[in-house]
Amino acid sequence: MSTAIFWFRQDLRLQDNPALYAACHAGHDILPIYILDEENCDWPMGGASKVWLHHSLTHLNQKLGGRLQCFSGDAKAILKTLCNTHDIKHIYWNRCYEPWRIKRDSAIKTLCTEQNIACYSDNASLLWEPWQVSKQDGTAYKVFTPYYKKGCLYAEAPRKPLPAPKHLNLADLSPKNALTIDALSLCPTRSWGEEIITDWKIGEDHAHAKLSDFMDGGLTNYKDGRNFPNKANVSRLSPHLHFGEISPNQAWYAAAQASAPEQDVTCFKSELGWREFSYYLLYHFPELPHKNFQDKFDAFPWHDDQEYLSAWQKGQTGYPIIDAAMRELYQTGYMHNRPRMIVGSFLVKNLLYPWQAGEKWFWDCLFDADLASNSASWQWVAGSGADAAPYFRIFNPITQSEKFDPDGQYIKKYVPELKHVPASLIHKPWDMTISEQRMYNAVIGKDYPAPIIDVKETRERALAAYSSIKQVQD
DNA sequence: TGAAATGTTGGGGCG
DNA sequence: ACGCCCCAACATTTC
Repeated sequence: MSTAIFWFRQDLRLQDNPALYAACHAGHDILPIYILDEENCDWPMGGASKVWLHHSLTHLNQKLGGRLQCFSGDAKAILKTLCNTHDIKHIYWNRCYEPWRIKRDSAIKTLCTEQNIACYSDNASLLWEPWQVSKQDGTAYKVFTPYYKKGCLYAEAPRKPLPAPKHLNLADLSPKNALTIDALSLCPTRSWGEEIITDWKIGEDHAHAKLSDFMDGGLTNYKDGRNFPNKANVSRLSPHLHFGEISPNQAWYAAAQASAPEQDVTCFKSELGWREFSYYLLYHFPELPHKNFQDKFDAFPWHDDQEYLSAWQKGQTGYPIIDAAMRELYQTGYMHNRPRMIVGSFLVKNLLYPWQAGEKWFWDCLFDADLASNSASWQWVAGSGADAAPYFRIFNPITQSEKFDPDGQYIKKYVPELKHVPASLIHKPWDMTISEQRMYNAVIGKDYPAPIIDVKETRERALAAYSSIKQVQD
């Protein structure tokens, strides 16, 4: 029986894993490996992502009977050594789409071809491959709706989920330089790493439990309820999807078969569509993570003065909805989508920071930090992206708070200083009289910060900044 | 997947 | 009864 390497990457699961399925089906004994490759990587994983990865690998390793072999370093060198030492002629993996990984993986394929090693790659992460969707003229879509409706929905239906391989025969090999998961040093000694995971159950089995709970509950009324950060109408699957503990195909078909109203199902599927669109944009515009998609934004007068950045990061801006959201992010490794848009607008438009500053902070703090989604979404918020929110669409954090957290429950959950403040006053606590502030144990400037900026003034400043670039040719 | 400014309409108070 | 004003409530436009 020949041995094949199965290289786990962003597909930390056994079910619906096409390359793993193919390897087993071909009759190979499998040597399952994971490589932490920070040598080829120009976007090293953030702190939260590493913590998640640690636990996800642990879960996967348990499912593999403790036989997962971990390595750290240059993937090309590690694979070469493994193949040479153990006389392995087959490597299987599922594709990744980050520019650095595409570059690295194609170099590995070239090397393998030279060495007479067969490489098999498949698609485990996307419903539609980015190169299979294009306009009539062959160029890439830049607008979501036609991309999704004409490009995706008219194309072949996504692959139906595969079962786990029937026979997973693990090779009886113990490579010399293999490391334990602990030795990858993914978990900081800081207590932060311990605390942020308390809300989460990590790994393939828990991802499925969450999907199934969502299908039975939150999907009904998803279309409207998903806007309310204190409602259970979002799936919170994003970190599981990012690490491939569950596939978009599994989510897609689960929704399609769910008994929820059609508009909710359609809306959920289109959110998976936005994820696809982000990957599509990153594939066709590999500079998306650092360069304005719209060139005219290169001349935008950002204020990169660091003055307010740390107040935003720590949730000390004096705007309760912003502070609740930023603290949710830091404390739980996650932020609901609605407040992501609100805090994004606040950073980029009210504070005039370049979107890259927000991208970087989210990258470090989010469990679901994903190069494609994070870059595409920050550019969307900033107005510089593909099919972006127009720059002049500036969120008012007070209005948004009143609309989407009317009873202030989300605010109170993460901003305990305001827990005694009644809902009618919680969205703009600085309007409380001194006696109200004392009565509710929330003295502004003492118990809770005064607003660091005025939204009306900064809105006008942002519009003026925008008008300075709108004449510039694209 | 906004918000604010501006425009329009229609009911009620009032002389 | 009528015109006038006020001003919600809604619609449209602008950024």
